[in-house]
Formats: sequence, structure tokens, C-alpha cells
Amino acid sequence: MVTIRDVAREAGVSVASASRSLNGLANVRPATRDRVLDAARRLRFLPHSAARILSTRRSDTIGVMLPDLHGEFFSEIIRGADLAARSRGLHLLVSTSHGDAAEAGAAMRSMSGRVDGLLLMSPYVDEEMLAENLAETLPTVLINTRVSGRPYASFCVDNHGGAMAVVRHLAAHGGPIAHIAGPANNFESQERLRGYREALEGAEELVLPGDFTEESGYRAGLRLLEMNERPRAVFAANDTMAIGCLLALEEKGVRVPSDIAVAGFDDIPIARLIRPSLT
Amino acid sequence: MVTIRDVAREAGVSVASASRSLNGLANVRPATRDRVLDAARRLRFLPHSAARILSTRRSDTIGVMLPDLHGEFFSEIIRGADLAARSRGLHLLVSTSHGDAAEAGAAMRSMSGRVDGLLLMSPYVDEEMLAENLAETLPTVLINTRVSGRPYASFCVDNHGGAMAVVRHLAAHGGPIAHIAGPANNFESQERLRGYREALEGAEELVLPGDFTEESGYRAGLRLLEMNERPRAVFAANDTMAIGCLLALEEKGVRVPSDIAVAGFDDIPIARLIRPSLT
DNA sequence: CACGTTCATGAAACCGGTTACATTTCCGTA
DNA sequence: TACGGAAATGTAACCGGTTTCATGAACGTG
Repeated sequence: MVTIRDVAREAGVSVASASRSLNGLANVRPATRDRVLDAARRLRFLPHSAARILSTRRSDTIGVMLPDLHGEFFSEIIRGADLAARSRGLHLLVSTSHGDAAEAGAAMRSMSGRVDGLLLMSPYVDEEMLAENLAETLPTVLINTRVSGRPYASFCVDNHGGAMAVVRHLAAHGGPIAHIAGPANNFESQERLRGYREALEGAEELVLPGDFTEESGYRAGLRLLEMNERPRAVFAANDTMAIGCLLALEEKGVRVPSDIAVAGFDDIPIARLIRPSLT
Repeated sequence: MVTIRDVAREAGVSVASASRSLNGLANVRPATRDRVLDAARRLRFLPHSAARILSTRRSDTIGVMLPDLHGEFFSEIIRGADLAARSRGLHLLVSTSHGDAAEAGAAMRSMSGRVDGLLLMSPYVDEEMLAENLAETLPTVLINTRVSGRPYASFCVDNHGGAMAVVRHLAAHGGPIAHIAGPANNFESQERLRGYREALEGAEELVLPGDFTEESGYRAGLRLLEMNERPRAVFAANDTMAIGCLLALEEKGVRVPSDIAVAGFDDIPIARLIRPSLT
């Protein structure tokens, strides 16, 4: 590997001058600077990022930690983060907390010394584990977590309020309303379920299990079709399950939304393209 | 910031023993190891990744460089890479070469000393720029580039062959076949266009401009509708444009595929959900 | 009890950059 | 020509880990 010392030797200057030249600092004579740049090009010098990060204490990188990378919802978040990062000359270190809390903690710890800031969305997050796995000097923004305390910046989708609005809208068209729930241990699922229940205002509830996957939405759709009295509307805890449900209904010839209306949550881009369309 | 020296002092051992304990090496007495681990927990020690990378010369990270992050095609690639990486305990450094060749080069150079290997998909890649911006010791896999030489591992979608197969399939249903092309300077667009032309076997060609976005597919669809003799089929250079085209046709009441058949390229997951469906 | 071997531990070098500080060179002025 | 201050350059410390090598402790054996 070619180091900056090799470049300095080749150019006949000290490593300090080489470093200054390579970084475009002002206090170096043009002739010297050119000799260094020339040497660097000849030797195909590539600075070692870890070394630079260690000495400058900057990585020019922000970490993005998501629960999963599957589906358009997360894809859109990565894309937005990338857009914002690149416009500021920053890199993106992407990670997932797919597995359990321990794995999520390990992933968070490994961010230390790699990133200058962190975008964090994970179902396993709480105050205790944040304090344990994150340097308190690391600027962090939490997304959709139950932690709302002051030491951390955070923003959240209004799962509860949004769910209530959806269910009330469906209720205006009358009839029983079913709910396809997300994972039981997921904070956002819980909030959407809570919104569903609250908006029912005493009307009978009908909750089918789901796990945010299209497959589970499909299964829920089939179960709806087996029922004696079918609901007039379905509120799925996310768009992906709504699509799965829609496919099941379509397969069996149920007309949407005239027979059964289907609504989701998230408004992912493909939802726009689905026919019959989601509410 | 808490360093390993702080931990060593707190535990009353040398940094060497501290390091060995923290990394679970065998040659350390259990009592010592426990003291170190305890001290680390008390001080909330988080190892600085850059320092570790620098001294071990391993980052346990692979870089993924894509032309863009928009759309499901790239989302699927990131997801697959993440799945493979996490199962081996590796991290993912995601980057894009959205802008020009210079920007792509800079992004590639910044990978040095951050990643142990690179997955590289970029329209700006050629031998010269690879040699300039990449350490030749960095294991690299090229995806869909025109570079096929031996020093680099690479794999490519058969754009030319695939396009020919699509067009021949459409031709079996008779009538003129239009093509919505991708960006003119894009290698993959060029190959698909070449496949389209070759499969026409002398039949008259009709090429509409596009840039891989849904919007451009939509515009192409509108242009098709303005024509005196509409083609019987459309081959779009990617699925996203095919969907855009489909929306335009649908809006104007053209039936697909009975009036006009529409085919895309890529087979992105949402293509499955579109009604009327793509060929 | 003396000895040799194994095992745990510590001091210090090292990874490849940046930068504080000391030193030299350059230039303009008296 | 001598001098003073500014600008360029070099030396070496530093970032925070890991690892080599030397040293000391523990242990088994004759």
C-alpha cells in the first residue's frame, strides 16, 4: 500500500508538506504543491480513510439504522438520506437491526468512530439501550420510536391519530370495519391498533393478525372471505399488507371498493399504481 | 471520550490485557478478563472503529456503489447485499455515483481504508478510472459495466439478449413494435436498443426517447396515442418507464394488452402488482 | 528444592494520516 | 549588507486501537 510517506519521499518533501498539499491548504508553495500532487498521481496514492478519521476525528459519514431494508418505505428513507448527505459531501453507512435487541445494540456500537451522526429507527430502542450503546456525544435523530425524551432529537409519525382518521373515514361508508394488525410487539402496530379501537367508538372490533408483510395481508384477506358476515371495510396496519389483502380479494372476485373498501397506512409510492386503488 | 487506556487504568491492568479481554482472546486469566469487562461497562466504553480498522487493517465492511438509489431495482440490490453482509457479520457502506464521473471517482477513492471489498455498479466505470481510483488490492465485483477484463470479477445482465427475446415475443403477436429507450449515454440502454433493432429484422423501427423514469415513460405513452398508426406493442427499456406508459394508455382508455401490449425490462417486484399487467 | 516449560502480563512499536511547534527560507526595508 | 517579520517547511507528537516481544509468575517434574 502507498502511504503519504511514500509520496513525501518521492516528492522530496516532508510528510507535513505532503499532507498540506494533498489537502489544498494555503501555506505551501505552488511548486512544492505540484511536485507532491505529481508524485501522488504517479504512485496512485489513495489516502487511508480510517487513518484520516482517527486523526481528524471526523468521518464525514452519517449512519442510518433501519429495522429492515425490505419494501419501499425504507427504500424511500435511504434515498432521502442519501440525497441530503451527498449534497453536503457526506457518506452513508447503512445498517439494519433486523434480528433481536442484542444484534441491534452491536450494530449501534459499531457506529462509534465511523460516523459523525446517526439516524436511528428501531423497534428495540429505549433509553437504557441508547445510553449503553451510543456515545452521548454522537448527534442522533430518532425516528418513530417510543423514546421522546429531551436528550435526543426525534420525530414520529402520528400512528394513533392517523389510524383514527382512516377508520373514521371508512366508518362514514357504514358497516363493520376489520383491522389487519402489525406485529404485536411493535410500537407502531400498537399505536395504530389503539387508534383503530378508539375510532370504533364501541362498534364491534375485528382484528386479524399480521406482520407487515404482503403475505400476511393476503392470508388475512382469505380469512375475511371465509366469514359469514364480511366487513364492509378493512384497515390494514400498513400498505404492504393492504396490497396483499387486495390481491386475495381480487382473486376471489370481490369488487373493491364497492363490496369491500381497503385502506392502508404509509402511503408508499407504489400504492398509487395499484388497481383497484387503495383508499 | 472513553478510550481503552481509561478502561485499563480503571481495571488496574495494561492496555494490552484490556484489549485482549475485550476481544475475547484466550490467553488472559478469567479474573482479569472480568475486571476489564466490568470497568468497560462502568465507563460505558465504546471502541473507536477507525482506530481498530487502522491497526487491524480490516473494516468488516463492504462498500456498495450504485448509480442511484431510486426505484425498486436498486432497493432490491441493497437489500440482497445487506442480507449477505449481515449473515457474515459485515457492515454496508452505501454510496451513489449520481452526478458525474468526477463525483463517482471521488466516492470510489473515499472507499479506501473504509471497506474490505466493493460492489460496484456505475455507468462511469472504465479500466482507466478503476485503476486511478481503486487500490488494486481491493476485492471488487463489477455489476453491469462494459468492463469485462480479467483483473476484475464482474457479472452482467444480458441486456442485448434479453431485449431480443422480449421483442421477438411481442413480434409473434404481429404489428409494429415501438421502443421507449433509456438514456442515450447509458451502456445498458444502448445494449437494449441494439437488441430491439436486431430483433426487428428489418421491420420498421420506432424509437421514443426516455430516461428510465416513470415520467418519461408516461410522456412516451402520450406520444404514442397521438400517432396516426399506433403500434401494436411497446417495449420499454425498463419496467419503470413501462409503468409510466401504461398509466398514460390507461388514462386515455386504451386497453392493454388487447389494443397495445406493453413490455418492460428488469422485473422489479411491483411489476407483479400492476393491472393491467406487463408482458 | 532446582529446573524447565507454559502461561499471563506489560512496555512499546505500529497502523497512516494530521497538526502543533520549531526551524529555516524568503523578502522588503533601513 | 544587515536585519526583522512573514511564509514555507520539517520534526515529532498524537489520534485509539492491536500486537510483538520481553519479562515475570505459576506450575509440573525429577
